[in-house]
Amino acid sequence: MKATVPITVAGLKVACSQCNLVELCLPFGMSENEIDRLDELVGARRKIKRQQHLYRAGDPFEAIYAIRTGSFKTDVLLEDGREQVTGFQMTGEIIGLDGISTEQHSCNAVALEDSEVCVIAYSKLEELSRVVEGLQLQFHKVMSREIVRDHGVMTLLGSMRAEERLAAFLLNMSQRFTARGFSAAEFHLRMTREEIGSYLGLKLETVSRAFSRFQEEGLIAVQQKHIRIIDSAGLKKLIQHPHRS
Amino acid sequence: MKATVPITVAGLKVACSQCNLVELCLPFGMSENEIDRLDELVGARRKIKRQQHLYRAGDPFEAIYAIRTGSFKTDVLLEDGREQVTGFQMTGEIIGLDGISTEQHSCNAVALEDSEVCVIAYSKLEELSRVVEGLQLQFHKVMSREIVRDHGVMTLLGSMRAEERLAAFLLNMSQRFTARGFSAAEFHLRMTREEIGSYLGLKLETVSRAFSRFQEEGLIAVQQKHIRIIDSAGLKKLIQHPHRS
DNA sequence: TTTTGTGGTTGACGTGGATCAACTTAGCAT
DNA sequence: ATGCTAAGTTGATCCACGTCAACCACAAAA
Repeated sequence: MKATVPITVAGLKVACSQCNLVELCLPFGMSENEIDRLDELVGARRKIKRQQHLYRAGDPFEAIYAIRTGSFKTDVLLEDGREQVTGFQMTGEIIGLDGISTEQHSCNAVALEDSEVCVIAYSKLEELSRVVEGLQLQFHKVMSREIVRDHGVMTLLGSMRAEERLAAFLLNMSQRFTARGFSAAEFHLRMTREEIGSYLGLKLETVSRAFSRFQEEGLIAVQQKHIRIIDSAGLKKLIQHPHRS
Repeated sequence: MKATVPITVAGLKVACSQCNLVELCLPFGMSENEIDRLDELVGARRKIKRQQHLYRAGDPFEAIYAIRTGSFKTDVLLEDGREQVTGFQMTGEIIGLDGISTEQHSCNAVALEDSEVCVIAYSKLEELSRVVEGLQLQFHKVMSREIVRDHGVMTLLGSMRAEERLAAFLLNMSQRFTARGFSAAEFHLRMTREEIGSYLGLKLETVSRAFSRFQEEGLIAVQQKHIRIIDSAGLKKLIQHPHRS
């Protein structure tokens, strides 16, 4: 423990206009003018340690969250104990939208690593988006994007085979890392094989085998959670051509 | 062709306040006062014949639609021709939300029977929901509900076996028919086995066999598209207990 | 250093659902 | 009625993925 005065959350000026995630996050597409007005929207930041919940299914819904650092998974669990991961979220992405409909969260959000989120009180968001047109539009787009993303996952789960699913997953991760200024070809997965499997509707063994197979075929190099994509065109081809043994 | 003056869409007073679907549709939860103000929102109605498209993937996004009569399916098709049904929509449900994110529709909406929709121009919706608070909230809830529904489908596709999926599907249909004042136990499906299969991530043969099996077990009575649910508790049990052969 | 635990890999085997194919039924036009 | 077509059923076979089980790798604790 140091004896210096800690930097408190309250002491920090939290401002979207200062944040380097603007072009990924809620303010994307808004004018500078409009973004300045957002600064009253983000009340506080909240730190979540690895494996801790940001919220749980059943929690009353009060806010949505913009991820500032780190990453999360969301999952729902069925009565019988089966768990299904419904998504992985990275910096700049908005999490918690599921809670609006019933005013209770319908899934769990768990940090995959030590993370920090901006807390956006829903009541304030409603209020402000009545006045700031750009905010209204962007918020609607964020929700709509989530719907489109979910349809993509449904397609994946409903009509792709194991290796296609994993290839799609890897390309998606790569693309999202790129958007964040990281390498498209080399990255570190924050989730376990089991979590990937749950997301893709597969067992961890199947995920592991598919990774190994991709490696044998020279498409990627895997070492535990570290992935290097060698032949992204090859991965893309896998998705388009339904299975060529 | 009759020689009488046709009843034009323009001639009909289109009003949410008059509509018997209020408690299922966008106005749900809004005050009478607020609902009256919606009447300017619904510009026109549009009739769609069975098998015709309400919109197609790629169409510019201009409006969302509230289903007045009939029903629809939405689907996306992959490059290689595979098709995935992402949802079935009934009266009172809102369709077209996927278009907001990119200002282009990302899926196709096809009428399963002769149907009619209320056209809600998105620009007007934005405008009005800035002034009518209840509308803003309801619209957000509709979008959020769609996200939660999609998570449900992901769970179904990711972690349920064929018979569980079909049982869940039947119970969901039953529940939605009930909400519309129809029998919970007896209804007519508007979609083919292939469409059900596509939605559930199964082949039509598997759907057909599962129907037959449910019938043998005395859970339902099937005759083509006509379904009678005999033992809905039995169906529920099927979902909760992961497979007991 | 050894120990312990969690996550990952790999192999052998079984099975649920896909595939292929034949047949039936219902609806519709003639 | 009769023929035609799209939708549905059912059977036989196959295979992708799940299951079960052994083993390995790495990280944190002792």
